[in-house]
Amino acid sequence: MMLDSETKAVELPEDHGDEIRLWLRLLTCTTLIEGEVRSRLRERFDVTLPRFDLMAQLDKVPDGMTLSDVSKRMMVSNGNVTGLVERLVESGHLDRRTSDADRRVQVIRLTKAGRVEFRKMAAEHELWIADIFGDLTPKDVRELMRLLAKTKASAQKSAKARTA
Amino acid sequence: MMLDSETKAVELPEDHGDEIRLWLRLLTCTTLIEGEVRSRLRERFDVTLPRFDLMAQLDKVPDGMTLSDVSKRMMVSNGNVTGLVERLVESGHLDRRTSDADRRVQVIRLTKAGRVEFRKMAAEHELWIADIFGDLTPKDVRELMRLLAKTKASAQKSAKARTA
DNA sequence: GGCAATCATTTTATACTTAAAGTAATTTGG
DNA sequence: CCAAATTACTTTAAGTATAAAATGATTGCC
Repeated sequence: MMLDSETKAVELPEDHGDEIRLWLRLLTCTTLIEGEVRSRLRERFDVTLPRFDLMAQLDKVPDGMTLSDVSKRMMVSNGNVTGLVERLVESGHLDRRTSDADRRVQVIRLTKAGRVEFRKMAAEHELWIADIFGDLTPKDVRELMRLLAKTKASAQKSAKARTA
Repeated sequence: MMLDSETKAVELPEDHGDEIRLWLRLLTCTTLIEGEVRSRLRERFDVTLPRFDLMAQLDKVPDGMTLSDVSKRMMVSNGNVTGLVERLVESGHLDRRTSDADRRVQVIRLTKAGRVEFRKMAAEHELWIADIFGDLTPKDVRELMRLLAKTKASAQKSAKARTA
């Protein structure tokens, strides 16, 4: 007959409490660490996290990237990047020029001064992160990396299914 | 002589690449999921994530909480809560009254309508989260919970050490 | 060649967020 | 009891963030 198992799916909602708790814990961890990094950046270098993040993207490449690239990598909106870049050009950290090949495109790079300053911040930042994760064993770190990779893939799949 | 091991700590910086990569992955996962939840909340209920989160805090208690309580639980600033509550009272989701015992204190609660609406949103939200984490096995979930608890403790210890 | 579609970026409107300073109420130590 | 410290909240200024519409440039296709 299969009546029970057939009706179960529609009539008895499953309990997803574990997943909800997992999500909240993930969010708590990130918020906690992000807040800590934000405080230290402000305290030590008087810089905001978004600016640091943007400079970090640019430090990875020697010849600069387009605003769209930055936007995708940082997973933020285009308009957001426009404003951030504006202020960083203003303060002399970034250099921006229109592409020769395509005049819609703006290529931004770290200025020499910007790169020097970023490197200084990044070196300390690395120590902070090491300290924040200091109680995890190398095995913990590996295991977390693996599980978060799986989580990321699962979330991307779910997002893709919705958009499709 | 111990010269090598003595100088090592100061002269040779350790490599913390693994921790940095772990942090970036953690951040990516959270941003991805947060963005997905944000999109769905807007699409489906035309509500923002902060509003949903605030209502979620209030749904847990029958008799309301103070703004400070909410601020602590949500890990956001006081001023932030002030503005959020203002808009939610405006829209009829929240009820706010000054405490009899202490006139500095504002107690906020979900209105009946607010609670009904929140419960509806929460029910769908639970399904979204379940779907987003859908590819994780129960064992994965348990293991992640354990490792994130350890991460949280480590981060809190580090933050406390800085502030102290 | 020219027009439609696409693409990169900017603009706009609104909302969220923080840090820091300010206001008002309560508690505490003398 | 009263001044000082603390507490709860609000306000302010600056910055961050999104979605959606607008602008300007390029590409594809007939």
